[in-house]
This record gives sequence, C-alpha cells and structure tokens, in this order.
Amino acid sequence: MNISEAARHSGLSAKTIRYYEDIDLVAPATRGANGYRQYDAKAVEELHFLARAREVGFDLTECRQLLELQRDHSRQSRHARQLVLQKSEQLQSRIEQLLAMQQVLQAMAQRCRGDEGPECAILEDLSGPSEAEGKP
Amino acid sequence: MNISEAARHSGLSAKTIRYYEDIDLVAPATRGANGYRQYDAKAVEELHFLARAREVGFDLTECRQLLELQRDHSRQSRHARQLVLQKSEQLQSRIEQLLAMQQVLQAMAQRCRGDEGPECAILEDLSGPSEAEGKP
DNA sequence: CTTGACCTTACAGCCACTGGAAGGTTTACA
DNA sequence: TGTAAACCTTCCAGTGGCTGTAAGGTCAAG
Repeated sequence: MNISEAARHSGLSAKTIRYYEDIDLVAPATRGANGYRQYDAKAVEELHFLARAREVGFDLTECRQLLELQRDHSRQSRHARQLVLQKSEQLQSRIEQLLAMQQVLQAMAQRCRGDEGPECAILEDLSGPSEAEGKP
Repeated sequence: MNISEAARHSGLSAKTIRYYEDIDLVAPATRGANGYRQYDAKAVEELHFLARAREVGFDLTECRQLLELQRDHSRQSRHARQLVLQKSEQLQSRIEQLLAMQQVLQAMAQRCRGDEGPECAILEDLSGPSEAEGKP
C-alpha cells in the first residue's frame, strides 16, 4: 500500500505521515524497489491510532506516550487513564476560557447599536479600563 | 515612559510591543536621545486596546481592523459589531468542538479500569474503528 | 567604579503541520 | 511508442504569535 492509500485509511494526510516519520513518531516505512514507502495493515493501524489521538486533543508528545503504552504489553491502564483525565481537564480549562471570552464579546455586541454611526460601545469597551478594575 | 513601563500599563510584554511595531501593527515609537523607545499615554492606550482585543480572541489581522475602526472618526459601529459577532460564532464552534472532544475522553476514561493491568479500554478505543463507523 | 537593571538589534525556536519546487515513476490510453 | 496524468521522492520555506537567547549599549544607585 502506497502512502496516499495509507493516508486515506488512516485519516492523516500523506504529508503528515511523512512528517511523523521524520520526527520519529512512527518507525520509517519499508520501501519498495522504486523507493516508495509501503504500508501494511499494522502500520496503517498505528497511523489511525495517531489520527484518533490527535482528534481528541493530544499533542504529539502525548501521542508518543500513548503509542508507547499501546506497544507495551506490560503497561498499566492507569497510565493511559491519567493521560486522558489530564487532557480532559486541560480541555475543560480551555473551554471555560473560551466561554468567558465569548461572554465578553456578547456583552459588547449587546451594548453596541451596530448602525451607520461612529458611536460604538465595543470600541469604547476595548479602549476603556479593564473590567477587572472595579469601582470601589 | 520606557518600554517596560508601557508593558506594565498595557498588559503586553515588552517583546510583544516590539513585535507589534515590527509588523506595523502600531506606529514606530518615538525614540529618546539614547535610542530607547518612548511611550506617551496615547500610545499606551493603543497597546492596551490591542491587549484587550487579543484577550477576547481576535487575531492580529482582526486587531488591525479594530484599530483602524477605532482611529476612523467616520466609522460605522456595525462594522465593529460584525467583527464581534463573527468572532463569537468562531468561539462557539471551537467550544463545541472542544466539548465533543472532551466527551469522547470522558467516555473513554469511564470505560477504562485504570488499574495496574494492561487491559485498557482507552487504548482499545484509539486502536479500534471510528465511532463514526456504526454497526447497522 | 562597579553592579544590576534597563535598553537595543538580530536571529533561532516553538507547534504541527502545509505549500511548493524540482525531479523520478507508474499507469492508462491513443 | 508516446505522452499525459497521477503518483511518488526530497528539501526548503512559511504559517501565528510570540518567546528565548546572545551580544552589546545605557543608566541609576551606592
């Protein structure tokens, strides 16, 4: 199987697969007589594994750890679980941060007339003092 | 006012202020006899404006547009409002994406025993078929 | 007069790719 | 057999928004 078919099956792009090989995230693919990379089912599975790990938010360092766990027959499932829970907490923080940002945006939009005139609560809000600076 | 004081007042780092000048996001600061950048209240306000815009999620291209609007006395507030609403929608999409990722992680963690043994629902989930591939 | 805290520029690195150039190979079809 | 399209290869550069570091100049306090 050539790289583009492996890409289709794994959910990664051919570029990304080469990149993962480059940074030693996956072992170098075997090569055909023409120098083309060749992938068997096992290699594609590993690529698919990486695609799914990336999809749920793991960075490449974490993907490396997950891959190590997957390869390790004497692993302890608590290690995988810890990575997952830690990532979930990270996502939680990020979500809360984005929600807070969105609330500020919504509040701004509500106070702005949004018409043809120059008066603009949004630009005033951005220019003005921080909302952290409360009046005592 | 030197750059580090401007940094303290604006909420940006000195590095970031130099960078913003570098990419022409803000006008070059005036220089003292020693070559040091000098900032007056107006310049600091603009930097503060940028810090706040970044905080609520605008990228530098959008910051540029917001800054243009702020400078433009014949602006129309609907333009600012549109930028804000658009950004809010982008944040909404991103939040939903992160929530979906987090749900997958939570489901994985729940199915995993997380003990000393090698059996691991998480690694199985990552190895197995996509959840998009349902059984008919 | 030294110490330490500033300031300057310039360049490298981060993350996780993506795009493009320049060239080799394979496949389908006339 | 020719050729065009669709593959494949490597290598280098660019993305965004900074941050780190090096090598040097300046300034205020003691």
